[in-house]
Amino acid sequence: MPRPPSPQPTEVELQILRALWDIGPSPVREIHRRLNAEKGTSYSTTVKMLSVMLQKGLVRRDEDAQPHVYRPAASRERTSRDMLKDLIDKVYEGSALSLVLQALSTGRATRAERDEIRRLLDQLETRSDQ
Amino acid sequence: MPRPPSPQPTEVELQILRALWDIGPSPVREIHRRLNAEKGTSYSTTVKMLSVMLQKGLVRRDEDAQPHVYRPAASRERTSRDMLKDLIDKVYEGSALSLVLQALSTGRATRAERDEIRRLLDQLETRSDQ
DNA sequence: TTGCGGCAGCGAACGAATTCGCTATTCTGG
DNA sequence: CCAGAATAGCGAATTCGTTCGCTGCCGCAA
Repeated sequence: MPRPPSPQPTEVELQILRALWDIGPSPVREIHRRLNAEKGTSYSTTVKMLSVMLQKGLVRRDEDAQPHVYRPAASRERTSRDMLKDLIDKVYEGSALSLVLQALSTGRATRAERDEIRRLLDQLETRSDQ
Repeated sequence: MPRPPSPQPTEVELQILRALWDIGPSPVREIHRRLNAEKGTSYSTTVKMLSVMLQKGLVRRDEDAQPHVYRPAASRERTSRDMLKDLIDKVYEGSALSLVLQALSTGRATRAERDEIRRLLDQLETRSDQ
């Protein structure tokens, strides 16, 4: 029995997505520059990974441009949300609460960050609610 | 060039850890019962996975007991914290803030949950601080 | 035109993850 | 004590993720 392909972006795929999120839509050459700086892989590898990701729908590309320009199919926020949900399902089986508490418990949140979280909580409060 | 083995538990490994976290230290037979119910894999597979996990240090076992009793090497909380950190590093490159905000933004937190988060924030405030 | 250099793509190769069949060892009830 | 069942383990097979070499194309400078 085989192993199902992961619905979530893999390690290297995320490295590439991160590059695209940071520097915006780019040709392979640019993406490769980052990837190669981080881990020294070859140009061929970058091209291949992008073709795999294109296939999976993780990136789009403009073929009219010369050279082709790639861009992420989903935003960083959207992706992190999906991956977070996946993580929660895998470790707990549902509630985000436990995990948020865990995240905060690491204690690395600064005063300013905590304030921002409070602000968001209040905002959620006044908007909809039950 | 090869791919480095993941430091984080893999898919199936997490399924097994979840079983152990839920039902507590157990012999293979018990763990297999859950795993098989979830995805129908064979007893051999469960044994094999456990031996791999033992090797990796993800579980411990009491060989005096007959049959051997397995238990998680790390708590669910510890594990989720590690995986969360890993996720944050991969998607953003550092701050937990963005991800917590994302988690909350999904809007699925209930009133009670939000209150609990506030409580934790206050607690962090009064304890140490900068 | 020809040759050099960048761009695109394909398929092979290799480790990691997962699965299971088969064998050996240990219990158990009768 | 012995047969059958449960337990433990190993190694092969398969798929996924990742890497790269090699081939073919296109455009431009000499």
